[in-house]
Amino acid sequence: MEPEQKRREMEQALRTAGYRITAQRKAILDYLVSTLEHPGAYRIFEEVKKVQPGLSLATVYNTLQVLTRNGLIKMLTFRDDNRYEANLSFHINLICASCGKIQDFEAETHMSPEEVREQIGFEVMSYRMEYHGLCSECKSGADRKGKNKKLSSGGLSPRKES
Amino acid sequence: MEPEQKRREMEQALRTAGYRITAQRKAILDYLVSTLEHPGAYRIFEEVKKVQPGLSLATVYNTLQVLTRNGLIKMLTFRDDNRYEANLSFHINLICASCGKIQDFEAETHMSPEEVREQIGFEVMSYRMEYHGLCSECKSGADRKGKNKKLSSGGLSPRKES
DNA sequence: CTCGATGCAAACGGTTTGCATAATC
DNA sequence: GATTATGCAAACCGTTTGCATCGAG
Repeated sequence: MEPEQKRREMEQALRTAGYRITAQRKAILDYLVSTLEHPGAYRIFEEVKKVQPGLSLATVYNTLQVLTRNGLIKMLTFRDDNRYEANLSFHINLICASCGKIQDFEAETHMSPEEVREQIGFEVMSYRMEYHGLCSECKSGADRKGKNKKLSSGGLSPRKES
Repeated sequence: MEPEQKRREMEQALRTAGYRITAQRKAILDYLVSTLEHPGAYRIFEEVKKVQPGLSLATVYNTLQVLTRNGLIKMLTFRDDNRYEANLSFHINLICASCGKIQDFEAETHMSPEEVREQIGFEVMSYRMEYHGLCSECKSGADRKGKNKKLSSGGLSPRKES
């Protein structure tokens, strides 16, 4: 789906849910649907500020909360900061413990939400699927240096954006 | 594996890595390998304090950090507090958005770490697999009341332990 | 015109840190 | 005996909140 269209759908969903469409929210949506970056709140703040100079961090948090609570985006919690993604199609996030980059990876899985419900009565409404490790760039970098750098936090959170 | 044996293996791993085995750490390990609860730091503090009255929260955090960084336990980050689990075998966590309970669910998946590496060069070292939704108890409870309670955070974090 | 959203700054709370003391190896 | 771990309290920092003002509907 084109970003443009997706943003309009999200706006419509917000309107329908009784929220107002402000310039700030438009701009935040614009950025979220156009990036593959899985940005954190502060990164979103920085980027959207380029378009909406008056923007405050509180507004970013407010909007992210609204979007998350209404299922329009997904929040990925980490030790250092949380990341957000607008890609709601089923995929696995590949999270590099070295550079913090997150890439999406479409994949099948045997245990679909339907199967889980049928087998044990757990009603799946959302999911989180991640592999933590080294992206191909960081892997070859580590190989070249011949280092065995210890991964922070057992690879459970991406490195803090600097 | 029996908890007793598992605890000793973890102790050995710590010793080998150059860490000292204190009464506090022993007690924390004891608790972690014996529970299915996926407790948060504070819960661990409360529980282990029953056995080690002098225990401080800082020690709990210190130990959890050591264990996590050495891959002996897994940290699951959430908005409100983080949870820890000693079960490192491949499984999916079923997280109830209503009561916050987390249960393990062994499941197959098509995309094994090996396949990920082969297909796109991402070197998997760890993973996180979750389904968020309603456990069977909460589901039937909601049905009985006929309510349509809105899920906080889009079901992305378990409810805070109260 | 009304009520929700924004921006600012202060408050919050889980986690980390500094340091003197205690305990492991 | 040397060095790491503990406990206490203060610091940290991402996120939330209170409130006066602004602006969408």
